Amino acid sequence: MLSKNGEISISVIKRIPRYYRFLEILMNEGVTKISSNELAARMSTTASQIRQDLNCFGCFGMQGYGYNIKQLHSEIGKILNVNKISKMVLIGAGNLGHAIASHMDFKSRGFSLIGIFDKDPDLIGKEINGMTITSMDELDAFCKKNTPKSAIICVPYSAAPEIVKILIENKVKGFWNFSHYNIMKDYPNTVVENVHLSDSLMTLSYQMKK
Amino acid sequence: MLSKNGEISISVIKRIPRYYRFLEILMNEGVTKISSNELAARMSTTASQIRQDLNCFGCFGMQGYGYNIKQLHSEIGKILNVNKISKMVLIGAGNLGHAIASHMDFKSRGFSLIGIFDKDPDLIGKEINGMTITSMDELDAFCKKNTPKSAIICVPYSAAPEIVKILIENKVKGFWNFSHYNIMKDYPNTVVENVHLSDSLMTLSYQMKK
DNA sequence: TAGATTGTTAATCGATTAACAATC
DNA sequence: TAGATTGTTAATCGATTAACAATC
Repeated sequence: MLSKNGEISISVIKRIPRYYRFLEILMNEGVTKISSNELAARMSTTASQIRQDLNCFGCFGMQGYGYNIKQLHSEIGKILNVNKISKMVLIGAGNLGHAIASHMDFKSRGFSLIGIFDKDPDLIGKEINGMTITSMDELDAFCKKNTPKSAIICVPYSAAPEIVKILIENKVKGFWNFSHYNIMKDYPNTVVENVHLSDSLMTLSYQMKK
Repeated sequence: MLSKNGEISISVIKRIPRYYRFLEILMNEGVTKISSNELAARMSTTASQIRQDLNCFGCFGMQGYGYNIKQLHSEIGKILNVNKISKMVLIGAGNLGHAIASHMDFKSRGFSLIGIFDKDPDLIGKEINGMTITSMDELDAFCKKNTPKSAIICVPYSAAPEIVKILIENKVKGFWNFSHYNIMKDYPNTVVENVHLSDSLMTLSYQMKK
């Protein structure tokens, strides 16, 4: 649903990648078409919501037929901008940073990891997936030379504000934030996608009470 | 806000751990009291929402004064059930599973990690934080003996359904699911907390288009 | 007491669901 | 053409925001 300023609501945006993911699975299974009803059943959602969500961006289906999976997948890919690869750096190569650098398929999600930084002398110089961990001291110079557009923040709360400041000064526009630092408060015009694993775990704890 | 069946809405529940987290930071800073207005500014939310959310669970503030941070933190801890430690197993000790096992403070979030499983012979027998990785073949027997109540699913999509089946048969009630397998579809009465990092990354990609 | 801030009700706003006409 | 299923409008539902009386 479109809000009054013409923007797509955040509720819709958060669901779009999920459609993309389920369409990938269907493609792998060799399925070629699907109705909103079938897809809804697969995804544990409603046909109404799927059609509403998709129609925020255009008409991708065919009456009486349903949706062509390959085509819909491609259209959603365009919406999510995964074709335009943008440069990204990872700050913090501890356990979590390491896992994200080696586990994530950045290219298929619209990003290219061009640098990994840490301040720990034991980590500097080591490699993750063929990429060498660089000293945090070189971050500023690296950004000036290579102009990354976004950054993954995998450092502790205490270290985050200073690093984000450097990145902002170097025109980094987006943050994938795993730290507890509330970037949005200090930089309200920046794009921030927060991942708070401990919040998620506590939500599970709450839901298991019954 | 309470829904008609008397349950707290999921929107509220997802925000509660965030309050807990910000209160921890305030405690560390040595702050002892805060008003809903000040807390809202810190958290980039509204005072109204904070008061509404908290009042789903009880009256934790004092008119004319605000909230005692230590006390509110403790009350929210009770709501989130972090005092009742419940047994948990981790399935999949690859990059992501490894990072979660070593990075997460389970105890302070209401869980105790009692076993780590993988099918990779290269990993079996190795240690993560003093805990030995066990063969997947022993999962069923381990569950029968140790009765974990929840599981972290860090295996690929293809491996997930079979593992979840074994866990469900062993009365595992909650899943912290990092895989792309839609557990809820097959087991609607189970508690599932999904973490889809690739969805999150694509949301960032979308938001950076402008 | 006066000032401040909560707890809670009422008003607004937005998101989801249902229904149906359009059309392949 | 008849059947199926979309795109889209209308109705419902729920969540957020605003306002204010209660009270510390």
